[in-house]
Amino acid sequence: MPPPAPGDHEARRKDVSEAVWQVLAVKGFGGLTLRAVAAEMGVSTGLLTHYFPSKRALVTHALDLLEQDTAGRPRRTPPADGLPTVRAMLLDILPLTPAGTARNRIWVSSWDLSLADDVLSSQQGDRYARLRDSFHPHLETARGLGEIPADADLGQLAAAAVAFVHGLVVQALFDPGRFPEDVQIAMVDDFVARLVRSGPDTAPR
Amino acid sequence: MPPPAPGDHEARRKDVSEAVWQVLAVKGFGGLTLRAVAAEMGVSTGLLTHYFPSKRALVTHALDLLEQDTAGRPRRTPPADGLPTVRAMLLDILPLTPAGTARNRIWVSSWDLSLADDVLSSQQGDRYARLRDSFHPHLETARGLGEIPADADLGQLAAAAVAFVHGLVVQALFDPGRFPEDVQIAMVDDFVARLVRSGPDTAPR
DNA sequence: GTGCGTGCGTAACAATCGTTTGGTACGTAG
DNA sequence: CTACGTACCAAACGATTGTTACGCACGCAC
Repeated sequence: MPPPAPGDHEARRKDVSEAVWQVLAVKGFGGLTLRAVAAEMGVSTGLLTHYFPSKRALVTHALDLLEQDTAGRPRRTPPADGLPTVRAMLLDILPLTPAGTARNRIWVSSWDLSLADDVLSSQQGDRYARLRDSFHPHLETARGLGEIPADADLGQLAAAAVAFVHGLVVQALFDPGRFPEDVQIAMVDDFVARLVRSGPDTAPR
Repeated sequence: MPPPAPGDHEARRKDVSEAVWQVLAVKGFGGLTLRAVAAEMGVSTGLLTHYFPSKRALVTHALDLLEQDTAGRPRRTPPADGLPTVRAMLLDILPLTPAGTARNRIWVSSWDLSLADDVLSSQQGDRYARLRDSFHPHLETARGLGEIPADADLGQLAAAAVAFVHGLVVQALFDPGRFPEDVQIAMVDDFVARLVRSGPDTAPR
């Protein structure tokens, strides 16, 4: 049933997607063309159309693989449960390595396309929901350990943590000189430290 | 020296830029074409080229006017100096109105273009620097009032505040249902409340 | 051997892009 | 009146886009 030499059909699709990443990281979505991807691979556009029925399918698959790649990226081992794990998860998101920078650039660039497309927009919303949810159990552990107040809204805290890191990511991408590794880490440490004390009850006004 | 009927030359340029905003807010930069802008205004593309030498000039001017519009937008009156003013400034950034949502959508969308263009990238970096600096005097006042610790790093605090709001903006744009007005305000209040106590000295590990 | 399907390059397709050109209408200057 | 600059449209330009069609090489089936 499997044809003569399908061999590494899916492997080639991944190769193509990696070329798409390369183009996106440098030129953004505005400069993403089939010919640019083909040139990046040193092949013809015919190869691309052989593995993907349309440009949209090519982009979708590249973003799907990027999400998969993001999920499977090497991560630092959390030194302890609770807030230290939250800290490690936040640091793993930041653009502290070339690979991390490229990943974040592509994600930020994709927001233009996602905001204009209803399907991609809801997919991005779901991605954010999953990202927030991934913090939830560790915040719960932190609450159990007494690291954060018992009456803390963990869902809101997760959203705040995600907001803080991604806002930091954007600033760091646009001004790498002002946000070197140690500054980014110090800001995360400061943010995590502020989770320790005070809850929503002490809001001003 | 002023030609016969220059009349409202600059006013027309603003009209064109507003049409650009409208297209950007709906279709993003990927859907921004001269014909789409002309159709939005109900005119021909010849009008656009009459007022702008190139598409890039058109986009640049629209973004410049957007920055000007952002700076001059109606803002809530801060109830008191120090942290309440910081809180008010953060709330004024959030997408809590249709106009605010459109503004933020365009800014987020523009990041794709900005990341791929060195000139636009540094301009965006400067914009962020000015935004951070605008928080600085009020944080200083807050420090003088004893609302935040005397040893706090105000520059880092401003960067953290900007990171938090813009990360919240992005999440709210992609999932407006999960981030209604009261949730966004509650998150800002919670963030500001955490500025009150504890400094970088209490960072874990 | 003959078939047939996969893998991929070459070349062309129609569509759409930003830009340029030619022209008309209207006002003011002289 | 003529002359001229502004404002604008309609149409077309060449370049580039995503997509399609055609062709050749290779490998297995029979």
